[in-house]
Amino acid sequence: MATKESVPPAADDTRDRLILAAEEVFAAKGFEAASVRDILRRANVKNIAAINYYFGDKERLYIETVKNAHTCCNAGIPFPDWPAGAAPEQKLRDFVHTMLQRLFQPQRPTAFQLMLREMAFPTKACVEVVQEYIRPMAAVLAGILEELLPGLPRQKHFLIGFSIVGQCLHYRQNRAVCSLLMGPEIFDKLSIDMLAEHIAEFTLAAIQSLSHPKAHGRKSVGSRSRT
Amino acid sequence: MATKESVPPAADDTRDRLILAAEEVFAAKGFEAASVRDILRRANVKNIAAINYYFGDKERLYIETVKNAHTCCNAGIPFPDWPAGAAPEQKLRDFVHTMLQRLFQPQRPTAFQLMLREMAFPTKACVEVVQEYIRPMAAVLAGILEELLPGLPRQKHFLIGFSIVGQCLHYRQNRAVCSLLMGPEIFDKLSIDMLAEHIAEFTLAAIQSLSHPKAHGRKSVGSRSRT
DNA sequence: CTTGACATAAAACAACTGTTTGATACACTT
DNA sequence: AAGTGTATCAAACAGTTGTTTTATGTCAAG
Repeated sequence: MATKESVPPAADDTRDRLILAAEEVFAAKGFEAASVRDILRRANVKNIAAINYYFGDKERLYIETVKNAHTCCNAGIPFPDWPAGAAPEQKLRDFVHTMLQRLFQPQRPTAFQLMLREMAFPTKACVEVVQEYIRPMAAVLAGILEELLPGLPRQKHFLIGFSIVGQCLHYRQNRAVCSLLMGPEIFDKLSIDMLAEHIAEFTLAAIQSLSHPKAHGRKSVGSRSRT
Repeated sequence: MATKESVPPAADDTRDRLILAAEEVFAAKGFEAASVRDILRRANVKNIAAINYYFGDKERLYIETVKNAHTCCNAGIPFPDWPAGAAPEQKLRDFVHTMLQRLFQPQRPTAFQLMLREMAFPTKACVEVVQEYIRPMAAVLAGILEELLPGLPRQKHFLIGFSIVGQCLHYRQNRAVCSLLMGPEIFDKLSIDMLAEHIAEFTLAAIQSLSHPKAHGRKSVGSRSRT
């Protein structure tokens, strides 16, 4: 009985609404704990069969949702396009700052949390997240490290890279623990700028020392080694 | 009609079996996605009402399981009890090595994974995990840092501490991502000793530079700041 | 108008969710 | 011997799970 006004249901309008709603629910509760009826409700879709109609089943919806999420995240906060001769130290500072911004001020928080969940508890969709979202960031960082420490073996670059992103991710992935340890009133006062400065200076200090290898103590050995 | 042989069901034998089985299931699937019937099955308990009988409800079982898990983890891999005059640099190396061992060779893997899950997606039980398991480790690390960098403000000690454990945790919490980035054949070759050496030397290099503040580049400013 | 494709809708599916109930067995004290 | 408290068990509770089925509507092409 609808008049002409009732627009032709905008093609995959409901399909898109489903993906957006699924992003929220999957990000909050994970794949298994999320329920399709909850997703349908949040998408204002009355048709209980809609998910199976558009995506086949719940898992295919999840994968589509993750794919959509990381393309969104990528567009959000780009790295600066440094001028040709930019100092690699400053590039590293900017990298850390950008990374922390992506972690703490993502333009689509639920999309980002979904990716974090995929990193911590990987499913089939994890490979795509790494390929589309993580690897480009890793390439940028690898370039900066190559400038800072030219000629270092590839594996060492990976280790240093992990040291950097590990420092950044910790505040996000173990947010609750950090807050409980420091006390919430102190933790909440930490700003992105403050964290970025600490991590960048900490890292640059390490890199500087490593690039002038002037033995600052006995190496390794690991005292009470067991393998 | 059972003969005398059938031992009196060993008091809370089934109760203990339930907690162990719950540890497995909760660690693997999380609280919501885990099902009590699955737990009962793995515990070889036919009584469907057993969980409600012993623990009241599923959530109380979960909390008991987490409590049990971190007491188990604590006993596992202790820190060395350093002699009085031990060098703080070596203490830090040992700390990192012990931490990585706890991460990658826990004596009760499922118990440990349950705690990792609690850190990443905290529930009511997280506070206890921090209090019983995390805080003691943080105290050890804080003591070492106080020796290495005496007189530094408390907050700075926290930041450096987070930089250290962040590096360690990254390999565990984002294991899949690391493996995909490096390539599994390389990632799997990484040993605890190798990682511990890298992280300890990286950190000591940073600390050494920070303790001799001889300005190694302009500070902070963050190029294209947006708050 | 008819045909066929697309989209929505409601009802029903069997399987599973956490929890409760009532009955039964056993070991203990009175 | 009777009673008490503890433990097990099977059955059933009401509700939710993902998915399928059937029916109804809307649209453009033949």
